[in-house]
This record gives sequence, structure tokens and C-alpha cells, in this order.
Amino acid sequence: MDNKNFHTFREYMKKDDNFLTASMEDYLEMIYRLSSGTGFTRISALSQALNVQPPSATKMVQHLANLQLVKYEKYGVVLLTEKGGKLGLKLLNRHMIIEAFMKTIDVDPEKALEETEKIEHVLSDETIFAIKNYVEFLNCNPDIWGRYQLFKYNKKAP
Amino acid sequence: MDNKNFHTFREYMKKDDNFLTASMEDYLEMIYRLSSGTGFTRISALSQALNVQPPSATKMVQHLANLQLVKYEKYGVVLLTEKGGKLGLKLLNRHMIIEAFMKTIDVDPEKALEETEKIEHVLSDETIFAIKNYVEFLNCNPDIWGRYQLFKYNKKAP
DNA sequence: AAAATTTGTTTGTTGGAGCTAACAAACTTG
DNA sequence: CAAGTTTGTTAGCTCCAACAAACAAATTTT
Repeated sequence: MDNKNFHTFREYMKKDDNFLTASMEDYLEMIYRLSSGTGFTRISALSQALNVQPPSATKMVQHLANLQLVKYEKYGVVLLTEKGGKLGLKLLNRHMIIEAFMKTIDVDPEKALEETEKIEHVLSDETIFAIKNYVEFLNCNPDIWGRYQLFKYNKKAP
Repeated sequence: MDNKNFHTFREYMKKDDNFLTASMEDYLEMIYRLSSGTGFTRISALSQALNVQPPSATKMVQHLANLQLVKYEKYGVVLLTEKGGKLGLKLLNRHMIIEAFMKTIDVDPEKALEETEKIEHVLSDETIFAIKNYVEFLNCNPDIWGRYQLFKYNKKAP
């Protein structure tokens, strides 16, 4: 048979080959968003923004603190370390690249956020880069978008 | 503040709003692949194909049997039910759409399988459909691919 | 048919990330 | 400052999907 090297999704997503788990990325990205301006955030804001209960946020923030990605002490304020900040920015950029991509292929804007939030955690840096390139290409060549619209129109009403 | 409705990846992937978990999809898709030809497969083949240990396959197959997606009894052969077969086919199609897409944006073929296996579980039907359309569009308009190659070439050596 | 091997199952454990309930610290306000 | 409210923490539970160890069934070999 087709002897490719298949694995389950679970295996691909294990932290030991990813450094950050998907959840850790979610929290870090959100901490980054919330910190813009004030320079910090708190458990309450974070848990609300991510729609999780406060204990979940506490736990994760403690964990990120162990990894030196944020500075945090009990009942205090959450703030990004140098390293955490860099990572957060990278995650946010990644998010924006994918969101832009969703637009170019005309995914319903209502659904685009959710799709982005899911996809951003699974793609490798190289694939993100490929997508980024492709989006840039389309932006530089607006005629293609028009052609795509026409293509879709003709499919519906041939 | 930016009051969008963010959630963690974990929440999005919960089975109650997805019917099948990512792992269930992995197993079902693979059962479908392995069944083509013979019409059935077994625990051993399945666990090898997915690189998991036999107990993991046994458990999942029992689970899929409870959901009436496969027929299975102890020490026997795994075969898809009507419903399971339809789903399996759908999953395989989805896989192929995404793999084709990876090619169009020039992801390293070495990495394309892995990327596909991750991404296939997270996208909604609508997004898959959007991607499918887009890939078709590109196939009908081969000049665009050429332009993209040129674009990339110019970026590297401006 | 008895022994050996292969194949599959059961049971119990692990780890991540959510949750609730109960508690503690920190603010607010009369 | 004492009472009450808000905010955060701890402890302990749940679920999924992997694992290993131990056991059972089935098949093959002698």
C-alpha cells in the first residue's frame, strides 16, 4: 500500500516537538494583545478575553512564568518578558497573515476569526511563510481577484 | 478594546460541536484507505498505518463501532458501515483537496503530508469548499502559477 | 494435539487543559 | 476599621487519547 508516514493529529500536536502547545500559544498571543498600551494585563482580563474560567488562566500564567515567558506573582499583574514579548509578536503576526489569507480565498468574514484561530496553531513556519508570500502576490496583482470572482460567478450560473 | 469572540484551540476542538474528534477522523480516514480493495481492514494494519500501539487502535475501533461507523467484533475484521463509509470518503476527499492546495502555494512536498494531516481537522466545510474552489480556479488559469513563480523569483533577486 | 508465535484485549497510568467548590487576599465603602 | 465585594488561588475532578504490562484468543509449526 501507500507507505507514507501517517500519524494521528494528537501525535503531531504534542508539546515535546513544538515547545509551545496550542493553548500556550493562545494565552501568549492574547497576553500580547492585551498588553499593548498599558504594557501589562491581569488574570481577569485574560480569562474574559479567552472565555475561560479564572482558574484556568491562573494555572497557565503560572506555567508561562515557569518558562520565563511572563513575569507574574500571586495576585499581581502579568507582564511579558523579553522572550515572551518576541514570541507574542510572532504569534500575532502569524495570526494576521492567516486572517488575510482567509479574506483572499473569500471565507465568510463571520467565520474567518474562528478558522484563523484554529489553523494558526497547526501550520509550520515554512507554510506560514508560503501563505504570506502568496497573499502578497495577490495583493500586488489585483486583477487576479477579479478573475476569481468571475470564475465563481460562472460556476454558479453557467 | 477589540471585543471579538476569542476562544482557546481546545474549546474549538471539543467533540460536542464537532461530532468527530480529530483522532476519530484520523482513524476513520485510515480505515477507509485500508479498506479500498479488500473491503475491510484489521487492528494490526490500522495501528501500523497510524503509528500507534495496538491497544489504541482497539479502543478507538470499539468506540467507532458504538457510533455505528464500523462493524467490529473481538478478534475480527473491521469494516465500514454505510454511514462510516460515506464519512470516510468525505474525509479522504477533504484530505486530497488540502494536499492539492499545499502544492499550489508551493509548500515543500516533504512537509505537505504533515501539514495536510494537521490542517484537515480544523477547517470547516465552508472553508474547505472555498479552498477547493480556489484550487480549481488556479488549475483553470495556469498563467497565474507562472506569474507567481516570477513574483517569487523577483523577490529573491530584485 | 502440544508448543510456540502472532494478534488482539483489558486494565491501569499519564498528561494537558478545562471545570467547580472552597478558600484567601485585596480592595471598597459605610 | 469592620463588613462586604471583587479578584485570584488551591485542590481536586473530568475528558480524551496516548502508553505499557499483563492476559487471552487464534493461528502456525513441529
